[in-house]
Amino acid sequence: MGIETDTKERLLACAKEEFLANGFQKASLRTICAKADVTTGAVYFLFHDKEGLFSALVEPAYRGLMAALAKHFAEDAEEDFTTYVHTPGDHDDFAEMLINALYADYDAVTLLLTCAAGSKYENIVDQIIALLEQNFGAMAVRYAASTGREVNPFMTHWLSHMSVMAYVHLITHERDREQALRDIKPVMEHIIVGWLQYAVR
Amino acid sequence: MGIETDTKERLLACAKEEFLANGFQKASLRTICAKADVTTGAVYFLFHDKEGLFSALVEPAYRGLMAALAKHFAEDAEEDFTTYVHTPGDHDDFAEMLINALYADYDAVTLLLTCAAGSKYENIVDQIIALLEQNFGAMAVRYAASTGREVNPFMTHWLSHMSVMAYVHLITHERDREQALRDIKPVMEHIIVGWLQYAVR
Amino acid sequence: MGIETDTKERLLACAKEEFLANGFQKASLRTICAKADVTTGAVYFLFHDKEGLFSALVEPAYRGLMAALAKHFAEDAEEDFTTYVHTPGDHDDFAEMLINALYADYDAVTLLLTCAAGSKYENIVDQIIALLEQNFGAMAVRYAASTGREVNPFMTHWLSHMSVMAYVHLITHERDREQALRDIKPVMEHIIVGWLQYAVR
Amino acid sequence: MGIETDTKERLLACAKEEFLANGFQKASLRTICAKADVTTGAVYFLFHDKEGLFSALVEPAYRGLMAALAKHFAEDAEEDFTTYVHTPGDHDDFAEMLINALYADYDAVTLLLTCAAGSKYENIVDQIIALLEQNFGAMAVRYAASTGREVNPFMTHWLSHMSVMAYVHLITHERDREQALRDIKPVMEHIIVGWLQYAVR
DNA sequence: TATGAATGAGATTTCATTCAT
DNA sequence: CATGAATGAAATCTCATTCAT
Repeated sequence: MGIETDTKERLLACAKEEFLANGFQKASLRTICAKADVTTGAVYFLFHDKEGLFSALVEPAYRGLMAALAKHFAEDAEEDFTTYVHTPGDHDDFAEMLINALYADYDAVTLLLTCAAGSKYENIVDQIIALLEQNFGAMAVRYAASTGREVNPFMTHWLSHMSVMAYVHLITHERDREQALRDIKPVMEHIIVGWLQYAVR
Repeated sequence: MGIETDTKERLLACAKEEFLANGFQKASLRTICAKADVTTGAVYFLFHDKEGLFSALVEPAYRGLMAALAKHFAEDAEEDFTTYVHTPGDHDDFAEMLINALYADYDAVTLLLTCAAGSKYENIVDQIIALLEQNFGAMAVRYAASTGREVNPFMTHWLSHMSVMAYVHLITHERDREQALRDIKPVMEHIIVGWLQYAVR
Repeated sequence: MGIETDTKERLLACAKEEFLANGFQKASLRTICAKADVTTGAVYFLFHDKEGLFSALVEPAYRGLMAALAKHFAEDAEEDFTTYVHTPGDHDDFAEMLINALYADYDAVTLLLTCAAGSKYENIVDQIIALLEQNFGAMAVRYAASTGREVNPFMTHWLSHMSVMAYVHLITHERDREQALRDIKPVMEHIIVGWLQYAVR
Repeated sequence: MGIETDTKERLLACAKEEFLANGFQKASLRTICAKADVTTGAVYFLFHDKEGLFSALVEPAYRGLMAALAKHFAEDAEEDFTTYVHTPGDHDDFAEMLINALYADYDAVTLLLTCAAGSKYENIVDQIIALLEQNFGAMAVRYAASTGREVNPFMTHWLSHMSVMAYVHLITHERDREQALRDIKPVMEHIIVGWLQYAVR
């Protein structure tokens, strides 16, 4: 650490600013480097390329988020739906876990979820939606089977989409973690009602 | 009709393809013109500039959509909420009106709602959300007042957002108008329940 | 005369405006034609090309000016310098003749003298300077011979230059013909003194 | 110095040639770069843009010239005109100072005074004329007052114009500094006579 | 560790001009 | 008499990337 660390961190700070302002694609490397008082070559030495610079900012958040989701779904898979009865607040722990994962590094998650177009992360929201659809969809199938009804695939997709967008919307509109936690609860409640009411028919 | 018309239509067809594939910003005029077997100068003669070319594809859809929304809200403003009781399907006409506006020119609406970044239409989704929030928000205030409760502003924004995204999602995922109409109904039902249940507290 | 004349005259009027504002080179044919509500093709039909359009505006003024100068110098050639004594005002007729030629069509002369860069008239000022230098130079030689002195070629060139620039300056700074006539007299007086005093040494 | 320096200097040399031949506006970056065997990008790295390239050629000359003028007028401001009597050669030092400033970098001054149209320097001649008019005009007012006469504003402007054009003409027509110095003296003499004789009436 | 120099491909846009009709 | 359509060449500039040092 020392002079070199400075360069790297200055570069990361300026890159964060620029990517947040303009998105990955439109952001200009020269602008970032000019702000950081560094030549563009430095980016290629330190981060290999533009995408590497972006990755350095978002990869940890990406892994953290994916790990949190994977862990959650691993636990959820064991749940027995034949006897499930929804009570308000029974998903608060899921919400809290996600809020924690999202707000652990607010800027990084914002970059990841809203500024990644043009980078290799550009499909991350869709990926997460697909992940939810897969897991919640499986639950819905079991739930439907247990109640003698059938799944509505469009609603399954839509509710997965909504679940993810709820958090994207939160990150975009509420900077405070505690307030975010309060805001998300009725949204989750609403979505769960949707699953019970409309995902099966 | 004839040779000249061909050029304009070939250009529009190739532009549509390119804009759908890459979005307004990333789309290349060169590529469009090469595909249409025309020089870039032709675009400037026929459409003034890149944005004019995009406009030629989406402006009618834009106007149609805005007009439909304006008309709807003008009618809605007269509704009396003190006595409102929701019954399933009582918003089907709103849904149908919107689906009609959206599916009247499927490609144009897709361009408008999902490929406009970088053009003057880039904020259209946010604009529509704001329009809904303004109108539904006012209704929520009246509804809240009539039931002695207060509005939850985050939910107001979120439900407006969701209402719009429901249609964006539909356009993105369901090409068939009739199926779209069937798909959207439970979604709207769910969102209305959200308004009644969670927008006030 | 009728519809067609209109087109031509509208075109000439708009061209004059545009050439005066931006000069021949920078002026844009499309802008001119757009203002005249005419297609660019019309220019090529009516005036052959951009330069033809400019010529239509300035050629008469060009001929008038050149003719006036030629006539003057033809008369001057016969003057006897061995006995010449300058008296104030003895060149007023020359000045008046030139002012008349210049202010006969103010706009056209302005175009010709200050907006012709890039056109075939772009050297007109230098040409006139050369013409003066040739004629006044010859006079200076005779005058020098009659007084036993020799010509200063730099001053000969410079005074020719100044003589021409006096009128260019006038056209650029004084719109009113009568005022121009009053303004130019001391200038001419001064320049003649220059010829007598400094063109020979 | 070495390979890298070459590029910059080659670029400057070719740019000078091209700007002298065609003027700033009409000069083509492509052509300059092609002659210098360099890509256009190099210009943007080394000089930021076309104007930066031009500036690199003329800015020092511009500063030198302006500084010389400013210095001269600062000194002149203290002169007492009530007792001024003109003697031949009493402005030789002013002429010499200007010639020195102009011929210090002949090409750069030529570019600045005759090829700057379209660049940020395009009004430099008019600026200098205005500067002279301001300073000489003030002197003329004082001189007129001391002799009970009044100023002729057209002549004030014209003589300022002539003073500047004398040097522009010199730069354009006489490459040799020493010869220029000899040439300018009678011109200055003549102009001073003009000030004394015609600027007041 | 990082710079400084430069590339090469590409972007959008503007221009005077042509020509069949 | 003039249009409408289109060309082709050129303009300035931006970009991510490379690489010797």
